[in-house]
Amino acid sequence: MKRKDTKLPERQAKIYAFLSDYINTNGFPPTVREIGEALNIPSTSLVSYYLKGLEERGLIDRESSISRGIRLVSDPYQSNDFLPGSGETLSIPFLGYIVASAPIPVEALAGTETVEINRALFGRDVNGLFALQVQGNSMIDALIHDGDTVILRHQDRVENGEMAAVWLNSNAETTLKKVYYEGARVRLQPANPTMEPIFVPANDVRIQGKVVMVIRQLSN
Amino acid sequence: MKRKDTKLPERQAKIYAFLSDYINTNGFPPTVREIGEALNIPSTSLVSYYLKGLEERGLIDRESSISRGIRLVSDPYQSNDFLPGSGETLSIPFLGYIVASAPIPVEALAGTETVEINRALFGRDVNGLFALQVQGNSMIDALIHDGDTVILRHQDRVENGEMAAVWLNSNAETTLKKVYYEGARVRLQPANPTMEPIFVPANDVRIQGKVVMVIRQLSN
DNA sequence: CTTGACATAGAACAAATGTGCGACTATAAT
DNA sequence: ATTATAGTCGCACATTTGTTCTATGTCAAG
Repeated sequence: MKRKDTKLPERQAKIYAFLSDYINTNGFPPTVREIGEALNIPSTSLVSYYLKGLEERGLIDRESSISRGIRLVSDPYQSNDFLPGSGETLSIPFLGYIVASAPIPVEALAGTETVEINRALFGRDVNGLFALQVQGNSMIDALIHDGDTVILRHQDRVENGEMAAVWLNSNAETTLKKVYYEGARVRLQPANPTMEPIFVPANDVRIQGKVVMVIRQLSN
Repeated sequence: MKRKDTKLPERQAKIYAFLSDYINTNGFPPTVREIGEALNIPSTSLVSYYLKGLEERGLIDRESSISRGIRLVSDPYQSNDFLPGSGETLSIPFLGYIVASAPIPVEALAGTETVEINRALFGRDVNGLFALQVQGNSMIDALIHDGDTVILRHQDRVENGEMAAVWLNSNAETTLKKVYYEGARVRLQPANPTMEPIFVPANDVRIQGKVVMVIRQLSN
C-alpha cells in the first residue's frame, strides 16, 4: 500500500540519489541551490517543485523554512520496516580500537557501546565475545584492513592456524595474525600469503583473543 | 597531536551530546542559535566559541559559513563518557544466496530472514540494504570468500572503483567485482590485485547493488 | 595589584537560503 | 483551436543563520 503506482520521474530520482549521496558525504543535507547546481537545475523554484514532489511521495521529509531541513524517510522500497523483534540478536561489547601500540583493554569501557549482530551468524559458543575496530596499518593484511571491525572471543590459547589478537611483550604491541606453535617459538603468519611470517619466542606472546569474525565496511 | 590531555569542559560535552541527539532526531544539525536555546546559552558568539573548542579537539567538523554545517567526527578516541550509545539495530532482509548462475532475486522472500546489525556500523543512509550469502567459488576473491555474508545497497549505478554485484547478460551470471566505466565498455576488476580484470560491453552489465559490507566468519 | 587566559554578552552585519509569484513552454486531452 | 497540466525560469524578498567586534566579568598566577 505504500508503493506509489506511477514511476518516480527521472529528475526526482536523481535528486533523491543526490540527497542520499550528499548526506552521506557531508553529514548534513544540501541546500536547494546546491541541489540545483549539482543537477543542472538553474532555478531554485524548480528544485523546490521537485522536492515537493518527493515529499508528497513520502520519500523525504522537510522542515519548512529551515535551511537544509531535508531528511530522507527511511525506506522507499518494500521490506525494511526494521522490526527490532527477532530476539535472536547478540549484543557484543565494543571495547574500542585495537592499535598496535597498546594492549587490548580487558575491561569494557564505561559507556559500553555494543555491536548487535544476530546469533545466526555465529556458531554455538557465544561466550566471551567482544568487538574491536582496527585502527592504523600495522596489522593490515589482505584480510584485515584499517577500519574493519573484528569480533574476537576472549581466550588465551588458540589452535594452530587460527587468527588471533596477539600481544608481543618485547615489541610492546598488538597485532592480528595467524598463530602456529612451533616448539619453543611461535610463528605469526599474516593472512596475506605474500607477506612474510615473523617468529617470536613462545613466552613473548600473549594471546588476547581469537578472531571469529571480520566485518568490513566498504563504503558508506 | 591526537589526544587531548585536558578533560572535556562541561559545556562542550553538553553541546556535543546535544548535537548528537539533535542530529539523531532531526536528520540534520542544529543552528548555532538552536544550540544556544537548548542549553541556555544566550549569546550566539558564545556557542560559536565552544564550537570552535570542539572543533579544535577534533570532535566535530565544520563547514565555515554554511548553515548547519556541523558534523560529528567519528571519534578515534574513546570519549564514550558523554556519547549516548546510538544502539539502534537494523534488520536487513536476507535474500538468500548469491550464486553465479542466477540473478539476484529482487524481492525479499516471504518469510524473510533478516540479519541484524547495529546502525552505528553504517553510514547515515540505511535505505535499500539487503544481505546475501556468497556461495560457490566463481566470485571468490581476496576480499570475498565462499560463505561470506555481503550486505549490499540496492542501486543500479555505482561510482568507479566501487564493488558491486553485477549481472552479465551474455554470460547469464552474477559476479562481485569492482566496477570501472571505460567508455563503451566496463572493466570488472577483482578485488584481488593479482587477478586479471575482465572487460565487457557497457550494455551487457546490470548493476544489482553496491557492496557496502562484507562479513566473514572465520571459525565456529 | 596587574596581567592574561578563559568565559560571557549583545548587537550589528553579511551571507546563506527557503519561498512566492508571474510568466512561459510543451504536451496531451477536449 | 482551446484548455488543462506538468515542467521551467528568474527574481525579488524575507528569514534564517554564521561571523565578527566591542566590552565586560572571573580568577589564578606573578
